[in-house]
Amino acid sequence: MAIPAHYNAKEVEDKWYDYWMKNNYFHSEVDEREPYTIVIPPPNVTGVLHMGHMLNNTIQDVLVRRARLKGLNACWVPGTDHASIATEAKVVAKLKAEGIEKNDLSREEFLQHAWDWTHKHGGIILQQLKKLGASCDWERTKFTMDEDMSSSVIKVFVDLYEKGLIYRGYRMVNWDPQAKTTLSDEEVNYEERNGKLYYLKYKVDGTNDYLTIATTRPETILGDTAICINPNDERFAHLKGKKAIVPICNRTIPIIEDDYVDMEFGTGCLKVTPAHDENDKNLGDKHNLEVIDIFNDDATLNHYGLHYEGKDRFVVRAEIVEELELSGFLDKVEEYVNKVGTSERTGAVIEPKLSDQWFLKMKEMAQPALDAVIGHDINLVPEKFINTYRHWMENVRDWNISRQLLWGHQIPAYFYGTGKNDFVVAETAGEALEKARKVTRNSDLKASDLTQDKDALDTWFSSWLWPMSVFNGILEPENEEIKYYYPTNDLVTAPEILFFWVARMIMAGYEYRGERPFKNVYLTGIVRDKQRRKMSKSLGNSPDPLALIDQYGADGVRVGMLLSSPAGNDLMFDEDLCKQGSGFSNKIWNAFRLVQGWDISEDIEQPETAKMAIDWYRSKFQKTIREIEDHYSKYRISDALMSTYKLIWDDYCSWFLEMVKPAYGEPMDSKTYQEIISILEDNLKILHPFMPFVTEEIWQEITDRTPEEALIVAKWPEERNFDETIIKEFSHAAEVIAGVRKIRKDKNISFKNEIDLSVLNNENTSKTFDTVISKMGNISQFEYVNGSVDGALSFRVRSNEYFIPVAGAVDVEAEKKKIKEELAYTEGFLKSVEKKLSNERFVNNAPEKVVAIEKSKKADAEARIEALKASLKNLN
RNA sequence: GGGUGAUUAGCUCAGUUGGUUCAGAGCACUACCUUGACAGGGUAGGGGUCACUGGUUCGAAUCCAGUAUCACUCACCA
Repeated sequence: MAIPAHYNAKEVEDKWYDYWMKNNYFHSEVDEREPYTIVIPPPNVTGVLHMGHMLNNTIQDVLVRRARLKGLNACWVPGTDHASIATEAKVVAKLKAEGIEKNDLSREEFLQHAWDWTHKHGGIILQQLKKLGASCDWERTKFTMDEDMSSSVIKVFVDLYEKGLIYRGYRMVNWDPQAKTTLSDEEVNYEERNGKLYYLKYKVDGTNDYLTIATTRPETILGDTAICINPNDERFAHLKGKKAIVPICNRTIPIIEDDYVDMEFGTGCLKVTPAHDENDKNLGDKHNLEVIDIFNDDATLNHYGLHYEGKDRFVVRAEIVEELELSGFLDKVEEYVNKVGTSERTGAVIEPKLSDQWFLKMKEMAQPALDAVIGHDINLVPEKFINTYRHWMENVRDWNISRQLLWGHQIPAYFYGTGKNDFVVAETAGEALEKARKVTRNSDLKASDLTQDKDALDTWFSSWLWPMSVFNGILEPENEEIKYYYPTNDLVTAPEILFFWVARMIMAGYEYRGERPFKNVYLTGIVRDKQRRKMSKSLGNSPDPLALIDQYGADGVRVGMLLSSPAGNDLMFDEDLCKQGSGFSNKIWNAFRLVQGWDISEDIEQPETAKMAIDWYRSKFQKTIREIEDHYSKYRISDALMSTYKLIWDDYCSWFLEMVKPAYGEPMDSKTYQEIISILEDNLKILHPFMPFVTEEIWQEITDRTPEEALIVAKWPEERNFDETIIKEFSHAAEVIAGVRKIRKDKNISFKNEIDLSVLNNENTSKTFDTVISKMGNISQFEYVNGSVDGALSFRVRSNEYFIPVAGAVDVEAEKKKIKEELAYTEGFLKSVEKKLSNERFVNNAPEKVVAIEKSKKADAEARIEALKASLKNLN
């Protein structure tokens, strides 16, 4: 059977994914083995796969597959997030395109549309992950709005409310006028924007004086309810106790004093608008000021806006400046750069707004979550994020958990009256009714008298329970699964959601299980393009992941992503790396092709070279898997891959296979062949986490396997003792071979022509690999000599001198020059070593070990100089 | 503005508690080779004052201080 010279990933990958699925290898059940659990960071249910997901899920799959091979009960739980704002925005936009306004629909009608949308687009991303090879336990797929997941959320809300940790408050919140909902502080991004600082004049009541204030938001003057000066500001002493008149609306407002005002900034006078600025709100509370909210929910002006009513805030800003200028109230305008809060989801400029919202107290819950990370019960990888985490947790503010959205978990608060506090909190409407009857002492209260709070909960209020709720750990805290799988092992996610999600999962974990939700958090970097720009849809610089998989194969793309992604560092994605990845697949494929093509004979003895090669490779393999193990333990996945890559490409393909390769057309002895297959199988095992498809393909091509014998569930190679000496001896031999190759190249001697080699064995080097040297150097005669060989080219490995007789081709002068250069270098080296050793302070202060090393360096250098001098003399 | 981290080859990055002539890897580059696994191959090379300036030390890419640039993160100066 002819095997194609080019590995064709496309034909192979779906086949094996189907095979794995069919045999249920991804599924995990509670058993007596040690569990290894990862919960996926649930992507938005209607999202599509982007490069960030590719990186993130490749890493998770590597960890999960490796755990599975190591005999752990690996369980990777997939799922999706309802992503309230994002999904609702999409549904609203879609309805709008069809001419339907959200406000014209009832709650139920809108939710029906949202569910339709979810069912239509939901889960596409999970299908895409399958192309990548993700070995998720698909039977466990969860959605944050599944019935049981929702019940968990509601149960936790009620519990926290009863514990007094959730409260309702009238607070300044971040209002997104586009999505018409509040946002948590974490969902606001601050951007620097070029704006203007307007200097406005207010008439001082009862005088002809004016005072001047500076503001970036002139439209908010209509909501002004005071002017504030610093009591220590002598410039304004004459204003104390006076009143000012707001331009345009001609309202009279008090002039108050507070040392909050910075005398240096602007004019030293501050306009106070309690409804539209958090600091102003604080001032207002302190000084009992009136609160005038001038905006509608969509940030157009309301009736307080007078003739601007109904116009957008930014339109009004331009127009009001014009009016102020015309009427002489505008003093001057300066260019000004300020930070503007924008919505993480919609990009709209945030409007600070006072409203009734639900909050979760954070301080108490933050403490154990902080301790866990500081005390390394939970490891952040890389550790540099600990500082950021600590800073955030120490300054944590209460979490605004209500959203003015329909898509999400409706807040289980039921109002029985019109008062702000006329509500009860309960898991069901029935329980709410009972509670309400009790509270009101009105047993006639009917279900229809209760109105449930219209708002939904922040999306993160469900995802923070994810590691518990996917195992039903909230509703049934004592069930077998949660006890077995929790705490999970590793969490792989982006640093961007360290606070949104990771920190809150830790808090919830300690609150509800008294235990960390995971042991390690691997924080991936952001995937950027070559110019370091973040990949984004709008820039159009993000490659389509599925197209990449199509072109390079999933294995190729996985390797491409991992080749350059140290934890926590951004990944500069370069498609060439995928090319390197698919090149690697092809290399592995061809190495198999070579092995597979040999004829096997029972009648020949195992050659010495093959035996040595096998001994050496087994040791080298053992040494390398220790290195790989070490890299994994530090979550240095790209280093683990690189060690594997070099082992396979350099040691296995370039050295080992070349050493055991029989002469062209000759058969191979069966003993060697058996060993080569066993070595190949070990290689496939350590490659499998990175490149699951090509490895399974080869594994199954080697011989027929039962489903139980599939590579995905094979046993990771055991660590055995290995021989360090043979590795050293081989590396010496490899240097000799390199020397021979260099001379062949310099003198244009084809590899096909046999040559002779002699050695002056000053080092007393072991002869173990002599047959290998002969084979790899195509040496006809390899002899040991006692003195220099005349008329031969030479090279040195350590103190040994090697000679290759070349008829008439020796350029004595060139040889001499080469030796002299080497001599000069070695003498320089010796000098530096001697200098060190003659320095008393070095000898006295440096550790003995270091001094001993220096001494042996000295001896080596001296021996080498002797050898070089001898050669030189010989040439003269 | 505060905090944190970074700066090593053309690119992406290693460099473990200061100690081999320690300055590395992969890719890219150059020259040559290649009809017998693989041109997605092989062999051999070139390439860096370890951001800068001082200091500590017998010895500094590594420790300390300052400077510059960058990144991330937090923050209510209108």
